[in-house]
This record gives sequence, structure tokens and C-alpha cells, in this order.
Amino acid sequence: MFHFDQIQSVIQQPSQPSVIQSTALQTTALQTVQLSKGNVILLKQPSNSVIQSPGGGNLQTVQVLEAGEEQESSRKRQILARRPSYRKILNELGGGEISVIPASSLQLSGQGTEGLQTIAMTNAATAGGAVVHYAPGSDPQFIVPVATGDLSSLKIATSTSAGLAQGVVLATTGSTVHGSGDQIAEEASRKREIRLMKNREAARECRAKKKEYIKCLENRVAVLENQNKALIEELKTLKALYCQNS
DNA sequence: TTATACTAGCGTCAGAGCCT
DNA sequence: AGGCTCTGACGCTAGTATAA
Repeated sequence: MFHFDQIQSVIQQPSQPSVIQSTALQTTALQTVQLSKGNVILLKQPSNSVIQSPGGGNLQTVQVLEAGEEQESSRKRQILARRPSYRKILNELGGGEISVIPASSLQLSGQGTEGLQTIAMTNAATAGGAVVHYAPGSDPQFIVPVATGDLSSLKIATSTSAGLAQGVVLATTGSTVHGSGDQIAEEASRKREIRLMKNREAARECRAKKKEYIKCLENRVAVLENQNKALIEELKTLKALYCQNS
């Protein structure tokens, strides 16, 4: 796997592309670079990745895949690039419907709740356990499967930056958790909160991707400027040589 | 020191495009 | 058709730079 920073340039239609051995090339970093068959990516330096160049040297090259492989690879990349939604994650975990609980309506007591990252919880309704997603921010929320049932006095284990803490008790302080759930306004509000939360996350990722892409373009500009300077120097030298000999 | 301009980052909305 | 993701546009806020 190599990072965007390592990309030095993309050469179009190389006359003699050098093929390299790549045992487990991850190309996720290239999603925003449009490549076509025959393009070659130059890396700034031999990376500590799995890429091995038969020729060695300061620059490594990665040849773009054949058309069929490229399509397949592109599809895989797209699938990998798209993070599944919270709803999908919960469905895969057997959650079904989900409920959003404002963190302000909950109290976490016990040790190990600082730096909270994920919570797994169990009670009579969850049997094998259910996953609670914590959405940090100015208005933090807990997202839980509705099938979980009564949320008061759930036994939960928190995974924190400091490690796992068992036996923390999640206690509800408001009635929002136990509402009927049938009220249309409540349902609409819940859906809106989920949508906003997902869009917030999407916007964050989009901006990060955009920043990375701009950085890549700036790198390319720098490389091309250097190449241009070098070519001008070479031209001057050749001109001088030609004048001497004529 | 204060007022103003500029920049970066964020959340939200709207619309395009894809997928089921 | 409806739901979803992605992304441009917009407005807001906080931090920084600069001129008066």
C-alpha cells in the first residue's frame, strides 16, 4: 500500500512501461486519480510496502491493469470506498430498526467511560448482545437497535482508548428512550437525525478526499515544473554543443 | 489595542447519479 | 420509484494577519 504523498507523477502512454511485481497492491489511495490503461505511476521513493521493482532504483513504477482487470479492480475499489451506512451495519449485525438516543438523556456510571469509542450491551432482549454506535459531536447520540427493548439498566462493556471496561451500567434519565415509537413526528425526527448524521460524516470524508486530491495535483505541478526546468537546461546545453560543432 | 479582512473547517441543503 | 451516497454551494464560527 502506498500513500498519495508518494505519487510523483502519472505518465500517459509510456513507450516502454516497466512491469513490476506487486503481491498485494492496495490502490485505494488512487480513487481520485483518473487512470487509463498504459498509464504508469511513479512513486517518489522505494516504499516500505509490498511493491517490488525488478529493476530497483530510486523510482518505482506501477503499471495500470489491463482493461478487464481494471474494470473489476475499479468496481472493487468503488465498493470498498463506499462505507456502508449505519443502517446497513446494524442490519448486518441483526439489528433491524434503529433508535437514536441523545447522549444527554443518558448517564454512564462506572469506570472506563472516558474516551468512549464503542459499546456492546446485553440484556434479556438482546440475548447474544447488541452493538451501540456512539456519534460524538456537539450533540452526541447513541444509536441502538429498537429490538433491544428496555434500555434501562443494561449491562454494557465499553471499549475505550484505555482498554475494555466491564460492568458499566447504562441508565436512562429521560423518557425519550421509552416512547411509543409509533408517533409520526417522532419517527420523522429520528429519520432526519440519522440522515443529518450520515451526511455530516459524508461531508467530512468528501472534504478529506478533496484535500488529498488537491495535494496530489500540487505534487504533480511541482514535478512537472522541475521536469520543464530540466528540459530547458538540456535544450540550452544541446544548443551550445551544436553551435560549437558548426 | 481594536476593527477589518482573510482563511479553514464545519453543518446543512439541494441536486445529480447510482443501486435495488 | 424510492433510497442512498457524493459533492457543490451556502452560511456560520473561530483563528490569524494586517492596517489604523
